[in-house]
Amino acid sequence: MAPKTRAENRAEQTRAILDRARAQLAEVGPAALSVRQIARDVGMVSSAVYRYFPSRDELLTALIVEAYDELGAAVEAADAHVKRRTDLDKRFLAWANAIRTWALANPHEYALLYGSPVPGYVAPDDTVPAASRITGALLSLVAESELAQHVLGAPTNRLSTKERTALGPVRDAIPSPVEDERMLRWLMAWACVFGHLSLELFGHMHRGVLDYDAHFAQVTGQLAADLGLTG
Amino acid sequence: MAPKTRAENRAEQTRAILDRARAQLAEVGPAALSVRQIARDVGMVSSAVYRYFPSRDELLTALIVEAYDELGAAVEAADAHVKRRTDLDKRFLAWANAIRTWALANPHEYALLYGSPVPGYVAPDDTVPAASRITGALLSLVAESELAQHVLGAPTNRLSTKERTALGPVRDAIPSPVEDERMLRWLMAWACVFGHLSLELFGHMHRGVLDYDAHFAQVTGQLAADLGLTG
DNA sequence: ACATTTCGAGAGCAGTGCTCTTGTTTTCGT
DNA sequence: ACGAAAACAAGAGCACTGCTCTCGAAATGT
Repeated sequence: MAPKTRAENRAEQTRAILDRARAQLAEVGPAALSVRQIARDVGMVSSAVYRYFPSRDELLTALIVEAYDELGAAVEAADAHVKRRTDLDKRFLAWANAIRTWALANPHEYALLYGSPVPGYVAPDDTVPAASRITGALLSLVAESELAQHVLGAPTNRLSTKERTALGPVRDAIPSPVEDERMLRWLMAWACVFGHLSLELFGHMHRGVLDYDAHFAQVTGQLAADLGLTG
Repeated sequence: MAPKTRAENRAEQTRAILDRARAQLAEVGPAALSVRQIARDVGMVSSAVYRYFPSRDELLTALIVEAYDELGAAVEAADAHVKRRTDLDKRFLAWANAIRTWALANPHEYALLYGSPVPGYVAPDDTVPAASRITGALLSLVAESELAQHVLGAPTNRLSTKERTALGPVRDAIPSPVEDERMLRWLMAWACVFGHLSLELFGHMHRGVLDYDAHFAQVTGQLAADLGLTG
C-alpha cells in the first residue's frame, strides 16, 4: 500500500471516471450518459465527480478527445502496416478501412465524433488537434500522391475561381503545392467515405444494400481509382 | 365559437403540440426538447400531453416523420421546377441543392434525420415511408438516366459478384433494370452529397474549406459529370 | 337519460445536473 | 516542524426531467 500522493490519487480517479464513462458510453450512448451513475459505479458520490470534471459536457468532450486519439492511433497504425510506402492505393484503403473497422467496433463513439453534436454546436475547443490526426493522415497521402505525379483516374472539371480560393486553408495544411483538381477529388473521397459510414451506421442503408462490407470495398476501390492511385 | 367536437379539439391540440415541439426543436435541438416545457407553452399540464403522445420518443418520431415529409416535399418541388425533364443534370443539382437548402434552414431537423439517432438505433418504424421520398426522388433520376442511355463520365470498375448481389434491394426499388456501374456511381453520389452535408453542418469542414456554397457546387457539378448527365 | 369513454388537472415518484456547506486530509510556506 | 492554505469526499438540497396514477368534469354513443 503505497501512501498515494495527492497527484497520483487524482490521476487514478480521473482515469477511473473516464474508463467507466467510456464503458457506459458504449452501453447506453452519449445521450443517456449519467454523471450520477458513473459516480456510483466508481464508488463515490456525484458531487465528487465535479472536482474532476466541471460539468457533464466537459466530461463528454474529454471522451471525444480520447475517442479521436484512439481512432487516430488506429489509422496511423493501419497506415504503418503498409510496407511499400509508395502503394498509395493500399494506404488509402488502409485509412478508410481503419476508420470503418473502428466505427463498427465503437458505434456510439463514432456517433459522438461524426454524428450530430449533442450539446448544440461545440465551439472550436481543445478537440480540434485530436480530430486533425485523422484528416492529417489523409492529407499526407494527398501530398505524396502529388509528389508521385499520379494522374487522376477520372476526368475532373476545372475549379471555379471561388472554389479555388475556398480551398485555401486545406491547401495551406499541406506543405507542398497540390493540383486543383486533385485536391477536389480527395475532398470528394473524404466526403464519400464519411458519408458512407454515417449512412451505414445510422441505418439509412438498411433497405437498399445488403452487404455493407462489399459495398464499402467497391466504393473505396473506385475512389482509389478516381484518384489515380491504382496501377 | 363553434362548439368544438371532440375529434376537432384533439386534432387542434395535436397540431399545437407538434407546432410548439418543432419550434422548440429548432431553438434548443432534439436533446434538450422537454415535454413539460412544450406543455407549458401550449397551456396545459404535462400529463395531458401524454394523452396525445405516449412518450417523448414517440413525439420525436412524429417530428422526424414531419421533417422527412417537409424535406421530401421540398425536394419534389425543386425537381418539378426543372422545366426540361430530360435535363437530368439540372434535376440532380436541384435535388442536391434542395436538400442542402433545407438542411441549412433547419439544421437541428437535419441532425435529427441524418445525424446520430438519439434514442439508440430506431428500429424500422413508421418513419421509413417518409424517408423514402428523398431517396425515391434520386432513384427516379437513376431510372431516367438509364433509359436515356447516358454514358458515365468517369471510368468505373466492374462490380464484384458480392457487390452485385449486395445491391439487389436498391435495384429492385427501380422498376427498370440499371447498369451495374451506373448504380454504383449513383450510390457514391448519394454518399458524397450526404457526407458533404454532414461534415459541413456538424463542423468538420470549419478548417479546410472557406466557402461551403462554392465547394458544394463544385462537388455536385463533378458528380453530375461523373454520372454522365452533362452535355 | 344513462353508462362509457375521453380528457385535463394535480400530486407524486424516481431520476437527473449541479451547487453549497461541512468536516477531514493532504500539501506547502516559513 | 508547525500552522495556514488548499484540495477533497460526503451529504443535503434545488430545480428540473419523463412518466404514472388518481380524480372529477365533460363529451359521446346508445
